Amino acid sequence: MFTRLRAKPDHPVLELEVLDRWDRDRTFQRLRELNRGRPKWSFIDGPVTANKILPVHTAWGRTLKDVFQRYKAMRGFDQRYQNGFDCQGLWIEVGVERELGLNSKREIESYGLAEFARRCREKVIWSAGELTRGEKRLGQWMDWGNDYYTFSDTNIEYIWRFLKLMHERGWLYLGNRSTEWCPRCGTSMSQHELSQGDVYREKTDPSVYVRFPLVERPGESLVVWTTTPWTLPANVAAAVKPDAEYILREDGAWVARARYPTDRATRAAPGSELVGLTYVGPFDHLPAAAGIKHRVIPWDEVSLEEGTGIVHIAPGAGTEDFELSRVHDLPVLVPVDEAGRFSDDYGWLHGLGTGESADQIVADLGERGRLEAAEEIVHRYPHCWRCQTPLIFRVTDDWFIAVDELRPRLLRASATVHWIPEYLGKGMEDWLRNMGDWNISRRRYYGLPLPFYPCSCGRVNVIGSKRELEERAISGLEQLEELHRPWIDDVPIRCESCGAGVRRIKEVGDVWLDAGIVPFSTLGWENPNRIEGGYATGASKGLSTADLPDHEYWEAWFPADWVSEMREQIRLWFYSQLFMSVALTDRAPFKEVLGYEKMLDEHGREMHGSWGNMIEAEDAFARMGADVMRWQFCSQPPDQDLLFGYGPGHEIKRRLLTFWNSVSFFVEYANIQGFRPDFADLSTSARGDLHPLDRWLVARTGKLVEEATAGYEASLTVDVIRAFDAFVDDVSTWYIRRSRRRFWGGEEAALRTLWTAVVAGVHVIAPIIPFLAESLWENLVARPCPDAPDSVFLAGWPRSEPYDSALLKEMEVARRVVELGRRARAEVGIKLRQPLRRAYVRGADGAEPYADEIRDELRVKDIGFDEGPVVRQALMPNLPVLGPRLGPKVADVRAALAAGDYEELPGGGVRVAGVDLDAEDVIRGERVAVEGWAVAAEGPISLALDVSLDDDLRLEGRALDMIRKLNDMRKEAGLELTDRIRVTLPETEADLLLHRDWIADEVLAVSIGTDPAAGEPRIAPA
RNA sequence: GGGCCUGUAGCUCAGGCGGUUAGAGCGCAUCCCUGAUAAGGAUGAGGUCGAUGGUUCGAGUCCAUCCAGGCCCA
Repeated sequence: MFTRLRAKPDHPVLELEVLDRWDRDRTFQRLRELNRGRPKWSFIDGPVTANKILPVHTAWGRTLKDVFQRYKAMRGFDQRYQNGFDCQGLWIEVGVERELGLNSKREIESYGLAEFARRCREKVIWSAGELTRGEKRLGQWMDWGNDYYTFSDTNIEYIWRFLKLMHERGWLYLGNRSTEWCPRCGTSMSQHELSQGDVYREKTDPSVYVRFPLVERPGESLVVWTTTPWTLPANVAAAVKPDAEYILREDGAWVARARYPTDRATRAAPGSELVGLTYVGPFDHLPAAAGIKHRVIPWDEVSLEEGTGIVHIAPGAGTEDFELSRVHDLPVLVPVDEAGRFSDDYGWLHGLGTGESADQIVADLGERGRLEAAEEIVHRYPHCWRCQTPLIFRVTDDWFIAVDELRPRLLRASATVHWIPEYLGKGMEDWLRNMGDWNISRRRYYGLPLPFYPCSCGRVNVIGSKRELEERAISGLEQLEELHRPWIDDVPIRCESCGAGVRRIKEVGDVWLDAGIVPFSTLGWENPNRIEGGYATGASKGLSTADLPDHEYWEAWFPADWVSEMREQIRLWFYSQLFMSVALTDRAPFKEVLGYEKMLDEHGREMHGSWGNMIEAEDAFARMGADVMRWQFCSQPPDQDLLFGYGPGHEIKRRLLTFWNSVSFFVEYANIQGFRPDFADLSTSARGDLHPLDRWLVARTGKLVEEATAGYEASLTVDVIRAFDAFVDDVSTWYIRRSRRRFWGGEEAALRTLWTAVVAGVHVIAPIIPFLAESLWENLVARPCPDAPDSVFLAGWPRSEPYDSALLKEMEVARRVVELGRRARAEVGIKLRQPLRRAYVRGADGAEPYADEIRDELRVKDIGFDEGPVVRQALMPNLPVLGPRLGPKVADVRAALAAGDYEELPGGGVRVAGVDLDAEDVIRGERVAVEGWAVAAEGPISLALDVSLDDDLRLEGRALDMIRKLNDMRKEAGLELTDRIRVTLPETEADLLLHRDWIADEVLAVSIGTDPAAGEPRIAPA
């Protein structure tokens, strides 16, 4: 017996049951054991930042990873299933800082770095637990507990080794450049951070015009424009556009003509004439600027769209300014410290912030007669994504890895990767060609400690491992609980050149080093021996039991066959992995990449907590269920944004319900009949005496398996979903609809065929909706078949067998005929319950074997193929043949054929528009049409329906009406499908007794009688 | 400014290699079915395929330019 299905699946309840069963039956462990030692499929999980609970957009990525791991496991591949967490960096610090109510680096430092680090670790542990809980609920199968944590000493050591190698190759250097800087956070912003949506927002700033008096030309001055007065004390130069025209106004001010076209000029000169002049700086009296020689420099990029056409240059406070300082060898004044406050060589400005200094600077310039004008401006300006503080530009010392030598090799490696969608490869190529040296240092606390120990002797010591640190340490090892600040900062080492004691730089590393090293650190690259628990080191002690494998293992699992992350990882994880991998091995770390776009809400808007349209994974699990979420993720073409929400979820539920109902239908009749499935039927070709519809379903199922398999192989779940959807539609609206009667009769072949079909459906969709699939597998296969695997995931993958595609095509035509018949009936308004005498069909090639189906479906007594009067012969040119042959003449031929202006030739050809055509040059669209009949036609197929009624037909129609009415009454009376009844008809319906047996059969009546007293039909249990 | 992607029905999207009347789901309208029934199904309305030009016998499809939106880089 199969378990009867409830009216609708309750996804959350069903899913929790399946999770329990997987747990109890150790299904995943057994799957891994089954595949152990078989061919490998290597997947590497990109670490999820452990600072949050599971968000739905992360659930998208986790789903795709799970789907393909499940699919590959069903195909028998051995896999690693290692999950990873990203545990360091600003993202982690942000949350902790907020929770602790800290608001600056100074506050963090006074809070205490050791305690801060412990809090960060706690945050990671909390988040790792939450994420794992959510991902398990999502159905993800991972080797939970053997996770990698990027803050483990092991991971850190691998990065150290990498950095040491970079140093040995001479690619590591301490450089400086100007970056966007948050004075509150005290660190620079990466390009990635700046590209977030709400970074640029409106801000009101001073708009100041300042005079720079020219030394060589008394009475004349340059006028520059700025919205950041705080940068003026750092001014060293003024830039003009050499080929632009400048004018000297009557008031002695030089400006660009284009900016002041109507001003009266006493002189005009090209910008090039001004180049080389020197001027008095705005704050030469302050110590910092003393002795600076201010020059006019040429710059083609000077804008004539705003300002004065003369640009104030402060290389310590602007990116382009800084670049210019390199070209023109200008001094670099960095006016403010990490917190954005003026340093002490700026005199009275000392200690002032960039914002609060503005008014005083403007006032001071005014008093000294240097101010041309001071206004206000509202413009878009970058702000810190986390604290909304306006960003400033600041030149800082940062550590870089030079990329130029590596660039061609990176491009070569990227070209070996199969990128899905293809444009990801272009994106990577574009990025690789344009990116600058990798800035790897961050002035923060809870991150990878950069192992750089620059000595005053000039030697930069780079430590490559914890052991090396221990060997060279002078002191402090006893307090080194893990490789993090503050502990690591208290381990000075001896310089390898001069023997002096040196301390580590304070900076930590870019988080993308942490993630990029993963293909090496987790697979044991160059690790001589396996180390038990080797990943449970440092901060991850006690969190993971993962071993550190040996080099042989790395050889076996590197590179990854497949990785998948969202598209922005091109510049992040895909990049850092590629970079490190090419640097270490000259190979790409992955063979195939599946990327995907953004998640938006169901109306296409960004999801924001404050907009109320954010969906929490937890809510989604409870309200729509994990299967529905997974389906939604998987039905998305990866090159388009995903519009996620409960609305689409509802639609998916209804589609799943169609499949559910099909299974339910099967279960009802299988139980009535006592049908016992044979597991062997799933792997052998169909047996027994098959009805044409059964043979069709067998072929249709073969097509499903082929299409779904192709979808998975192409990493395109959307293709799998489309194939499954179409299959479900065919099974439900054609096979079951057409075969109902055979199920009522308990036909074994029908039950068996439908069983194999729905089981195949369950089988191929299992990776996408594992819960529903597993639950149905248990009901349909595992319980009734003693020799079957107890989980669909232990059942391997269905074989793709050749199927009868000609049969599928024929049935397609038959269904088109039915469609035409329905259209014809609808047009004349004769309902399907009224039987009709006859139909003629023409042009339905291959449909004749299915005449019975068509007749039943259209409720006609008789059907004739290629019979009946032909009203006209519409001839169409066979364009693919005639086009190339006739050229422009084809238009004439087409018109003449359409007009019926042609002459038949012997042999089936025609003469038209002066050309003789062979039979195969034209397509004959013959149409049947009989006077007084209903007709419908589409393409080459046409149908005519005899709509005349006689008494016999009318009586049959009434009998059908009665059958329907009686069955309605059965339903209302709450009878089971097998209950028998007695029927009493009113005397007025006595003529229906002519069809007594038929009606009795249809309504399961043991007797049908009439009663003069009955005004309405009555039924009673037999 | 450069690069990538997208533009097809009210909405979300399909439309190998150019080929005759451009499809699906949802929504809408009308209806059918009533032994999957708090389900199921059919029919219909709705589209100058972003615009223009070109190649071609023939363009949603190929090419060029432009417009709009998104993303990335500068």
